[in-house]
Amino acid sequence: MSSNSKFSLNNSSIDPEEALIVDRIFTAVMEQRLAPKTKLSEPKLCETFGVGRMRVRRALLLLAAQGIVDLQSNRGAYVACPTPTEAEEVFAARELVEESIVRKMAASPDESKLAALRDHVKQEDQARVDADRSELIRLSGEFHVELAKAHGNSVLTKMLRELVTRSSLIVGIFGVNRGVTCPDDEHTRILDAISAGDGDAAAGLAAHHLRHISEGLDLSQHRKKDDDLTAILGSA
Amino acid sequence: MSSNSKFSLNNSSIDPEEALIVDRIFTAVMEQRLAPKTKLSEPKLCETFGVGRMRVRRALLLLAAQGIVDLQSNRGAYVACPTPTEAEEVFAARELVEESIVRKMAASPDESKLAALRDHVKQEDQARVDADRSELIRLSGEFHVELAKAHGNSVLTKMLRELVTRSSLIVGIFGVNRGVTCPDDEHTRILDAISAGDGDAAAGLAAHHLRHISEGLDLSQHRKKDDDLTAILGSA
DNA sequence: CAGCCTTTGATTGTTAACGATCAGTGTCAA
DNA sequence: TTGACACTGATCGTTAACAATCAAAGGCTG
Repeated sequence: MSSNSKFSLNNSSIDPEEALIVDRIFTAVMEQRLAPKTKLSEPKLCETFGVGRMRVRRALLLLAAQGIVDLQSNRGAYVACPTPTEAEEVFAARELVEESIVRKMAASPDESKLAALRDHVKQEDQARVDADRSELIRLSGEFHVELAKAHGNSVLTKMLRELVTRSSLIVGIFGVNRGVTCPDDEHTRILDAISAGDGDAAAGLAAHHLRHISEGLDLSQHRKKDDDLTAILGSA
Repeated sequence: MSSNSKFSLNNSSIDPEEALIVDRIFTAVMEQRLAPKTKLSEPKLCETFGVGRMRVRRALLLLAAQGIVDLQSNRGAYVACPTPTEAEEVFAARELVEESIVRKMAASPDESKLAALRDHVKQEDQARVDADRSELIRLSGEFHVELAKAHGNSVLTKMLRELVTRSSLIVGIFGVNRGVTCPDDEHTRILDAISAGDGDAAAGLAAHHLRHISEGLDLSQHRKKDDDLTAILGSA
């Protein structure tokens, strides 16, 4: 049911096995099952995915290029641990991009696509009542990506996916009460504003929504974890 | 004098040699000295940069992740050839991002940073009178990156750099009169609007500027080239 | 007992050789 | 003459072994 994300890296058709590894780690980070500072040792990943070292190595390089993984020379790969500054920049970038996206969407509302988004929100609600933490976190983040996808610009979509994933990392580090991901019905209200063609309201709600998340962060404490690994990446 | 760009890939310190290769190809594409569809064969790049095959390979992968290079299985690496759809998306994304950036900058103008940008425009003028085509193209594109840098968000800056470079590719393919890159004084007018604190005007000028470029494209004809190579990447 | 040094084990980075695939060329037959 | 087929050369993808580096454990000395 999960991971329909189909991580296509450009038109350039990267090897499917490689894309799979990247996607696995990607979603694992998105679902906050891979905590920052977690070591991603090559041998472990090799046996986890049953592939050669080269594939793992290239996947890690791709993840590093997206800021998801931190490659330290002669020391291995670790899940990235964004700095407070980086955290602010990511959320500022999201605010800037998402505000404009929803405003443009409100300028010419497409009801069919909005229906799909409402469906997505329903899945979120379902995960909420099921108390499926991972699923809820993933869906909450993916909503914003789906928003960009509905806007129809794949370049922007890719950018936003990167930003959203990094946000998951940030919330994982600095979040005080990580249980509350996207508070209740804010997503629905954004969709309503778009549907009503009220661009300013939609933009305001989107900005407020992001501020609501970023203000729930305490940019001082860190936490680290380096457990399990092979069990984490096995699911989905 | 050129290539002060210091292509730092995240905080994650990638090998300097590798970054150098990426940066070389990056700027070569930006200056439109590497045409789309140009083959980047591994042996050629190896002897050009005097490094092993692995470095070249990783550099190509990084470039592919940014949409600059197209990796075709068992066929080699080529400078990417964006489709018309991709071209529209890139310019739409730029419009969305740059509009917001200049608007925010106008909200709280920083004269010292604006002075640096005016200095940059002066360099453009100098290159224009010198008829230094490559330098002018590079500076014209880099102006937009500097704009993002002046805004102070490194995440956005990195994104915009990617978009600007892709724009160079697009103009290289679809541009009818490639000589005219950024028409005359539009950059200055944007800076003036920011300095005056007129956000709407600045955003409008930025959008107009980008539309001016994208409307100068003919999204039907293609051209290809596969010449020299080792001479192109030697400079800078 | 504490601190420093050495050693050891594991993990990463690099290189080289091998196998697979593709584009171009030449030949043969219709 | 033209089309298809096989061959060849080169390039790419992969694997495996080697070298370099680092972190932790253990022992030595003050």
